[in-house]
Amino acid sequence: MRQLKKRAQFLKAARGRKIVRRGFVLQAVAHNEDCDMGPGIGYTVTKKVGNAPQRNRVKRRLRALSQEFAEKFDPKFNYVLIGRQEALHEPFNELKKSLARALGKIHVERSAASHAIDRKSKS
RNA sequence: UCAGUUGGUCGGGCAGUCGCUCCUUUUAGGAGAGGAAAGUCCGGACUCCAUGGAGACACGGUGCCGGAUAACGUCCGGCGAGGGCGACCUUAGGGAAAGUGCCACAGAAAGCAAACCGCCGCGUUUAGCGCGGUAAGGGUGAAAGGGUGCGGUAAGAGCGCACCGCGGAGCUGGCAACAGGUUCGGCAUGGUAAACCCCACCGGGAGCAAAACCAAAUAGGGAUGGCAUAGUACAAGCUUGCUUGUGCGGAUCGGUUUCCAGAUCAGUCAUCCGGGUUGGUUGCAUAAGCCCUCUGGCAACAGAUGGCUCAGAUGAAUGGCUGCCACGCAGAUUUUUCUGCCUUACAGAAUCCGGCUUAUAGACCAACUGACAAU
Repeated sequence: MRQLKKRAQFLKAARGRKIVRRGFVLQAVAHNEDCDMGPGIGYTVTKKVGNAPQRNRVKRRLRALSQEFAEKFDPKFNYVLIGRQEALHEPFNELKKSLARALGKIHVERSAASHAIDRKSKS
């Protein structure tokens, strides 16, 4: 898995599909980069969540969460996980269930999204 | 036992499993957030800016004395003043007879004193008025020109005396701030310097996104305008009027300026157009380092022997989950036990140190003080 590091990559992912869950927001968008490195994942935790230790904790829980679902991510896509305040105290099993459902849903809608991008590029 | 003062320490532990960053001797092993990592308020190290030394001016900071320190507005030990029964605490604490300003309201008067009421004397002759003396009393105020007492006086007053305060001189103790006697003066010097100011001391600016190097890419720019466009002597070379070198001279370089030393320069500045502003390495952790013991010092701290190596990320590692224990909180139960929650409060390194300030659930240790009880 790659980690997203450029601001442009985050801005691009924000224009893709979006699914809001209790602990986090999942964004996904197709990319034209090298697929050998696996899917790209970035994490965003804003100052709204809390002070520095709380933000660190949310980011670490999200990172551990995506580690559990490493094979469920599509190498042709870039993902961004946005942490919310509930991710601080939500039981980890609940977060796992939420991400499993969100991944299943976003993979269904993904095809439609990629069609939209195709249509855009054609026109 | 209760109440309190001061100083200090810690601020979850163990195990399993899956991961992250760095290092090494790479089937593996080791290390991996704090007392404040925070606020960015002071002081430094280091780097760059052509600056360095001396003087003057300006600006800013500090401000009892002595010491510690690389330095400090920090720390330690004293002194003075204030508070507390006490342990102890607080303290922006130089100069008000160098000068200027200010002291609202109230009050007669707020600083070369001053007479509203009152008191006393004299004159006039009668609910009083006029002239003079008087700061003891009343009243106002944050503050009324030393305080208390006795004498003195027409009434009063440092007018005189004693004590206290104040000031001068000198003595003793102390490195000093200062303290304690002695003697003289006879009250002169209201407060305010986090008002100007005076005095003493200190201070160049920007900051690791500093700065250096490597690689890639692009460029080695163009146009317009302003200001300069400089000279001179000597030497060498030849192309014989140019080039190079040296000296004198010129310009620029600190907050301003003078002097001395030094550096840079053949163009420079402004505007517009065009291009670029990416990645990596170093800086970057062996240091004003930490620990034990000893020595000197009341202490801050200094010195010595020995031992240790202790985060190094850069969309930024240092974690997720599970089990047990300890503590705390809540509920049920109400001697006990069970369940749940936080796995704890404040809070996350970003070049590195010394401080300050602010936040902090709770636990522990030591010394000391007061009260009560017992001996």
